[in-house]
Parts: sequence; structure tokens; C-alpha cells
Amino acid sequence: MKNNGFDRNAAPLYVQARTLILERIEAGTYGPGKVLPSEFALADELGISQGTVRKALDTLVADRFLVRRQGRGTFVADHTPADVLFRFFKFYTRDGERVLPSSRDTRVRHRIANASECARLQLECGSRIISITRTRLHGRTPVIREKIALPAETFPGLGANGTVPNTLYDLFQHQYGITVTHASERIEPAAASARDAAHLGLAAGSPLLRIDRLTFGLGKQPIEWRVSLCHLKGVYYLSELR
Amino acid sequence: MKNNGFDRNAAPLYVQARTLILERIEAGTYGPGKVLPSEFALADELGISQGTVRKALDTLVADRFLVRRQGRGTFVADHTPADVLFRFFKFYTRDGERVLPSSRDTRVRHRIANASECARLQLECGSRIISITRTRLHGRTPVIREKIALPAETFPGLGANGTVPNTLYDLFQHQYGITVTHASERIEPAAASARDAAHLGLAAGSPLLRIDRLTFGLGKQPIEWRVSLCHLKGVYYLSELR
DNA sequence: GAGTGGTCTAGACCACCCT
DNA sequence: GGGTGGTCTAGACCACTCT
Repeated sequence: MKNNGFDRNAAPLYVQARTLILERIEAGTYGPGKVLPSEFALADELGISQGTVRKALDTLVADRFLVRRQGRGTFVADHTPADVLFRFFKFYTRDGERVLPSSRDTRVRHRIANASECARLQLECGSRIISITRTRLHGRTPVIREKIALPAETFPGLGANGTVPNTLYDLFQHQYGITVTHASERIEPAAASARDAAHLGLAAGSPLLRIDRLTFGLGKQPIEWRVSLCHLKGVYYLSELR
Repeated sequence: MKNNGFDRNAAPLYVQARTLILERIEAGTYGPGKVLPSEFALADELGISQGTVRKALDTLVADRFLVRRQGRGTFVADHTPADVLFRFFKFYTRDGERVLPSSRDTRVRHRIANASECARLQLECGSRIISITRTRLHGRTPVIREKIALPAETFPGLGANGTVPNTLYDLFQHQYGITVTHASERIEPAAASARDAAHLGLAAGSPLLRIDRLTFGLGKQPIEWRVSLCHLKGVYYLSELR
């Protein structure tokens, strides 16, 4: 057994194989939607057995970096707009139907991050950010007013023409090679300010959901900070606990 | 290879093994905290190989029915009060500390379920339920007013003396052999009614989080319906998206 | 030292997909 | 028909735990 560059005294081989494959996904060697070499080809290349490669792939499938299709191969997960909405947009109607939002009143600005933006995004003081505000609609009803901050350095050129797509996360993957892996949302009740109430067509002081989200990719640093004020007439936020 | 009672033309062997082990957990053959037979012993008993038993156990560990301890054995997950709070109570302080709530003003009643209770709990019209209302505190501050409905048939004798423990789910497991597997929460903003405001020490109309939870065990029928009205001063609800 | 789970290998057969 | 992943086996060695 050749065992190219793998250290048998370090982490288990399948963990080392997982790390290596993940690095290749991150580097774009295996791009979104592309097929990986077969299990036997990878095993040969890495100098380990096919069963060990399979175990590494299993963990990556469980973490949704990869998708297997029997008879065809193993593919890098390709985050379509629908996938992204399915995973990171948790709003449903009373009938259990998914809410597919559209956007309105979008405004994009490039500016220096303020103190709270630097703190939440773990940026150096004085870093530049891209700030997006928009109203999101369910059908014709405005339901969410959201404010998004992105590190400008991570997303060069984003929103340069003053517009931004309705779903950002698939753009992150295909344009910038950044896969969104998870997000952490803090939810609180809040009363609508006069300004937010106007955007949402409500009376000031109406009860809202305030959702403060940090979004993460493969690295430790957050790639997005998003605060959503949600009206949710006839719609609810669904949280599954397991 | 004996292969006791397993059908090689049906589901994969590891799925059949998983189902059988799960049935034994449900039936109490393997009780909470108890050690299972070793992988080789199970393999012998079921007439399959140890690797296949391991794959079945792996899926059950992933679903948190089992816990492995190297050198000691495989154990049925034992839901202590702390575990239950960790999994199903999603409130944190601004510093990221877990909130461990206490209970006050608890009231337990046995009565006929109303229409919405029957619908949510999938009960026959006219079924009996156990209704619990209580206020939950973070330190000395009331933060949540909750109303719980349980099918009386599923939990005979529960709350007969008018009291109920602070954490219900470990009671479900140890007293009634029912393991809570997941819960589904619908979250909406709401304005405090005069009555709820009084329990929480607020002004009427204050913005609240309304959390409507259905809790499930191994069966399809829900085992609990819980509506929580949350004030959350200095506390937030944490939702992790993956 | 005996017994447990954790890792790794090598090889078999199957089901599925493409050309 | 040839290649892919899906399942299953049998056996090896290691790390950990208990007594």
C-alpha cells in the first residue's frame, strides 16, 4: 500500500481523506455539480482502500457537501436557489406550504463598517462592507424587512451595479466559490418602529419577530450578518428540533 | 450463516437489524441507560456479520437512540433532565449562556379535549387530556407563560396529585417508556393579552414570541401540544440551520 | 488479560445508469 | 457491457476500560 503522504500516526485515514477532499472542493478542484473520481480511483490515488474512501465520502454526504447517485457517481452539492431557500428560509403558511419570497425596495451601499458590524462579522475596525436593505414579499404582501451586511473583501464587485439577486447564497457558491454551511439565528420579539412599520404596511408598535442571523461558510469567520424584522401575517417560522 | 428470520429479498439487512433493535428499545427489552449485547453477540443472534450490525448501530447512534463508549459497550440513550433541556429548550442569554428555567404557578387539570386540542393531538372527539399551565422563570424573572396539553390515555396518573416536574420529557422516558425524538415549533409574533401580561409582569400589548410546539416520540401521533408565550427580556431563542 | 468499540483492508455480489 | 455506488462478509490490528 503506497499511502501517499498520509500519516498513519495522526488522525484516522478516513478523516485525513475527508479533509483532503474538502480542501479540493473549497479550492474549486472539484467544482459545484461536478462528478468526483470513483471510489476506487480515489482509493488508488490516496493509497488507501475503497472502504476507507467510502467512509470519508459518507461523512461528506451527511454534511451535505456531496451527493451520491447510484450508477452515476458522487457529485459536489450544487446549491440551486430552491435548495438554498429550502435550507435557510424557514417560513411556511398555515397550510404547511413553503413561502417563496420575492424582493422589493432593494438598496445596496458600499461603506465603512460601524462598530456592531465589525464585531458581528469579526472584521478589523475600518473594514469596508456591502450593506443591503430590502423588503421581502409573500405574494403581494410585504412580510419581512431585512438588512444585510457582507464583508466587501470577501465579495468583490457584488452589487456594483446597485442590484442583487433574490437569493444570495447560490451566488456566493457559483460566483465566489463560498459554500454556505450553516447559520445561527437569534430570535426575539420586537415592536415595529415607525419606519419599519411603513415598509411593512403596519401600525407602528405592531409585534414583530426580530431574527438576527450570522451565516457561516467553511471558514470560522462569518460571511454574512442579517437582521430580519418579520410581520408574518398568516405565515410562521418553523423550527425543527431533533 | 443462519440469518434468523431476516428476509434477504426485503430491506437491507442493516435496516432490518436497526428496526429490530429499535423495537426492543421501544418495548423496554433494552431500557434507558442499559448496555446492549456486544456487536459480535448481536451478529451471532441475528445471523449477520458484525460489520452489518455496526452499520445498524451507527444509524441509531446518529439518531441519538444509542450512545457508544469505547471499551465499555453500546448503551441506550438515557435522557437526563439536562439532556432534555439541552435539546428542546432553545433559550440563551446575550452572553451565549444556556437558560435553565424553573417553574411557578403550575396548574394541572384533567378534562375533555376541546376541538383544537383534538385536532392538534390527533385524538378522537371526546378524548380526555391533561392540561398544564405554568409560568417559567429565568432566575427570578418570569419569561414564559406556557400551556401544555397531553393525551390522558398515553400518560395515566400523570399530575394526579396536582403537581408535575419541571422537566417533563425525562419523566416520559423513565415513567412511561416514551422517548421524545423530535419536536416541531411554529414561531410567530404576538401581542400580550391582559391576562398573560399579568403573569409575565408586563404591560398588555407588549410584543411576545408565540411558540406552538408539537412533540413526537417514535409513533406518528404527537405526544404533546405546547403553546409558549415568551417575553425574553435579555434572552433569545436560538435556531441553528444546517 | 479479556472484552469492548474504532479503524482498516480485501473481496464479493447486487442494482442502477449510460452508451 | 462496463462503470458506478449499495450492501455484505471476514478477518486483522488498535485503543480503551474494567477487574
